[in-house]
This record gives sequence, structure tokens and C-alpha cells, in this order.
Amino acid sequence: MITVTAPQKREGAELPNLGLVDAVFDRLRSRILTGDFVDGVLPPQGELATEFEVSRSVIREAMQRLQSSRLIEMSQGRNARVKLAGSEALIENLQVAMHRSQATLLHLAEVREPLEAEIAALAAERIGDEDLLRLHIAVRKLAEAKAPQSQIEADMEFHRVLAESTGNPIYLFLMDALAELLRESRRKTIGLGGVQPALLGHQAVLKAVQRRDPKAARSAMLEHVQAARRDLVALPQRKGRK
Amino acid sequence: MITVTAPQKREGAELPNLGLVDAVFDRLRSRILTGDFVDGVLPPQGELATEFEVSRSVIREAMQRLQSSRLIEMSQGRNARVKLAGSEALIENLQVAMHRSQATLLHLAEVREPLEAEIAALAAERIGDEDLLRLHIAVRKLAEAKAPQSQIEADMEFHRVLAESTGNPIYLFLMDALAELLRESRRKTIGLGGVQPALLGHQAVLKAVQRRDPKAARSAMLEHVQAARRDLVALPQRKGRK
DNA sequence: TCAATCATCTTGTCGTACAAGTTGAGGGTA
DNA sequence: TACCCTCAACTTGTACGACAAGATGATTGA
Repeated sequence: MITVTAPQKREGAELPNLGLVDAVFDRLRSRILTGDFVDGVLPPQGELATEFEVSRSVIREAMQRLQSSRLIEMSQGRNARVKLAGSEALIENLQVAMHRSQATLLHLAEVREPLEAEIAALAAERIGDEDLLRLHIAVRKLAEAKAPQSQIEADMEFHRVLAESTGNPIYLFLMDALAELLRESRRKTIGLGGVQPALLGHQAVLKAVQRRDPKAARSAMLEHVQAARRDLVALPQRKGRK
Repeated sequence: MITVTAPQKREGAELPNLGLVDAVFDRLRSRILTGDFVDGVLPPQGELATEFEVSRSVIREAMQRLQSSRLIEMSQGRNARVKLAGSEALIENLQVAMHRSQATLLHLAEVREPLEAEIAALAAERIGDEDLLRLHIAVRKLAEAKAPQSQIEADMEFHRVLAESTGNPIYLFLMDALAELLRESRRKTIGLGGVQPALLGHQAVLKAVQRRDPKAARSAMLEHVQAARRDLVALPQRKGRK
């Protein structure tokens, strides 16, 4: 027997157009962000349904949205878990936005230039000893890497450490997102001219950062990323000529 | 009578750990992005359920994720519609990221500087007559606006037109996202020093852009946004002194 | 002690039922 | 005719119950 399906009335309901799913989504999200949920494990859907006095359907739909926002991870049989990763959602959004606005790798490379240049300058001012060491290691990795895959990884790590050492988390966040999209670009340019130009660029930047010389770091980095963009421009033509 | 709930087998299923929801989500998303769905109206959930041979629950959960990705809009009674807006999802992600990484408005203002400076320089090189006119109008709007709200709008519009006139959609996208988060910052700085400093800054940038002088545009803009950051830094102290 | 087995918990999907919002077609009135 | 009202049909929102499928820990057998 089904009762009356009635209990729709929310006591204070001044905004009746917000659905139950939205409400549950908000409450769960705030709990996640404030770090409730010991060990990052969410209660079973059934329990949450009881607690929030809604059906499991509503809980599930809210959780799908949380998963879509990359806040939790769901898989059959196990409880949902809080996910700590960061920039994947941004990457996806950037991809969608690029698709919609017909943006290209060239547009991306163009945006990258002022950001990387500023990051290099800030890093030269602010980098600590530990990050400086990591930067050295990243450069050596690039020098010693053989496989294109590991070359790309070393390349990305260099730029990531640099972004991190600005102390500004937003730079790190943005560059993480852009880096993922630029992976394809790196593949092409490294495939084109080999790893040598990139290595020289990194070494120049490293030297300037080590000297704590923001201006030199900025111009070295600018040169480096502009070279990458030039290679990207040159590429299609080579393809055309075969 | 309920049959056997059986029809679980997917013919080619080599990746059984991907749920039905994910599959439906992907298929719907690609249809949305390729611009199916005449007039941007999705078919009823029931139809989609029949077409994809899944239950309406699965369709609903996938649609919740699409909504969470800001690709569609759902409301009771009406069919779901494709949503064309862009950067809201990015804004939300940035907010979450800022929350998680303890980033502040100051970090945001810092990131803004190289971006706005480069945008101004690019705009000076590339802006067309129409956008130049819009830029003039935005400046006049700021001069004539009385209410803080409309001042903020005019301020934001100026920066937006500039980003648009670079011709690089990624700049526009990023600045849209940052602008929303900076709204709070603008409120504070305009409340502090009035609209006059911002107006002078905009006029200086406009003049340089009109002269097609990238270097001057860059430095005028840099000055402008650095001033905003300085005001932001000064603010908490004033509050303390009362 | 260790490994196989199994009871149990949890999520994934289904199907149905009904409430609540939307929309367009008639129908009544001026 | 023009306009507003009502209402039926459609669609989404929520609830509930059933069962399949994956995960996990306890029990059992060697």
C-alpha cells in the first residue's frame, strides 16, 4: 500500500521551485567541502534517504551530480567516497568551451604565454629551496628521458613545479587545466624538433630563477613558449607539403 | 508482474564497469554538442528511455549530470532544453577550487594582472571598429552610472569587450569566469575610492587601444588592475581602524 | 595458517504509481 | 471577432519496492 506520496510540504518553503534534488545536492556538497564524512566515505544511499526524508531516487540523482562535479566517486557495491582531485572538472569544461567556441590549440598557446611568463617571474622572486631542487630534478629528467611519453611528463612537471612555487594556488589550478589540453601540442612539437630546444629553454629559465632574476626568467620563459607556438604554427604546413 | 529484470547483457560489452548512466550521459552529451535536438529541446524522458532501452531512472540520472555540467536546463513540466551559456560551470569549479586551496581574492587579482595586460595589448593590435565603438560606450556608461550596481556592470562590460576583441575565445572564457568571482572585489574597491580611479584607468586604456598602441595599452591596463589590487590590500586595514 | 565459501551489505537498474507544473485547444463571454 | 477561462493531455518530479551485481568480512574446511 502506498500512503499518499504527500509529504511534500517544506515548513519554510519560500522557494518552492527548488527541487528536492537540488536541496540534497547542496547539503551533501557543503558537508563534503567542510570535511564531514570520516575517512571520506559517505553513508549508504538508504541511510541518507532516511536522514533527509526523501527517496533513494533523489539521493541517487543528487549523487550523480556530485560525481559529475568531481566531488565524489561512485562504484557499484562500495559506498561513495569523497574525491580530492582538483582540476579535472575544469579541464572538461575547457574542452567543452573550446569545442563550442571553435577555439584551437593556437588560441590556447597564445593564452599560455603571458601566464607562463608571469609565473616564471613570480617564481624567481618567491621560490624556496625545496622547489628549486625539484626544478633541477625536472630539468635533469627531461635531459635523460628517452621515450616521448616520459619527455612530455618531464616537460609538464617543470612547468607545474614553477606554477606551484608562485605560492598562488590559482596559477597552479589554471596551468594544470591548460597543461592537460596542451599535452597534444607538446606531442607534436617534441615530435617535430626533438627535445633539445625545450631542454635549452628550461635550462635558461632555471638559471634565471636560480639567480632570482625575475626579468630574465620572464623573458627566457616567454622565448620558450613562443618557440613552442611557432612550432605549432609550422606544423600543419609541413604536413601539407608531405 | 515483473519479468526477470534480466536484460543486462550488452552485446559488445568489453568495458563492463562503465554503468548505463555513463553511457547515456556520453551519448546525450555528444548529441547536444553536435547540435542535434531541433530548437534545443530534448525529447521527453520516456522517449529517450525507450530509444536507449533503459529505464527512465537512468535517463534522469544522466540528465542530472548534464544539468550539473550546465549543458541542459531542467524544470518540472517542461522538456529539458539545451543551455547555451558557457562559463558558469567553470566559475563553480573555480569557487570549489578556491575554497579547497585557501585561495583568496588577492590571489585572483594577482592572476588577473598578466591576463588583462596581455588582453589590452592584443586588443590594441586586433580590435575592429565595431568593438571599438562598444568600448567607447562602455566607458561612457561607467562615467554616467550612478548606482554602484550599474557601475560594476559597466566596469565588467569594458573588460569583457576588450577580451572579446582579442579574437581568442579562451581569453573571453577565462575572463568571464574570473570576472564573476571578482565582482565582490569590484564592489569593495568601488565602495572604497569611488568610480573615479577606475574611470580614469579605462579612459587611458581606451585611448591607447584607439591609437593601436599595444605597449601603451598594456602598461595602462597593468596600472589599472594593479591599482585595484592595492585597494584590495588596503581594505582590511581600514576596516580594522574603523 | 591460509584459502575457499558464503551471508550480508551496498549500489545499479527496473517498473509502476501518482503529484505537480506546462501547454495548447476549446468554449464561453463581451 | 477578440479575449479570457477552463481543462485535458503531456511531461517532469518523487516515491516505493523488487531484484541483479559487485564488495566485504566472517565462517569454515583443509
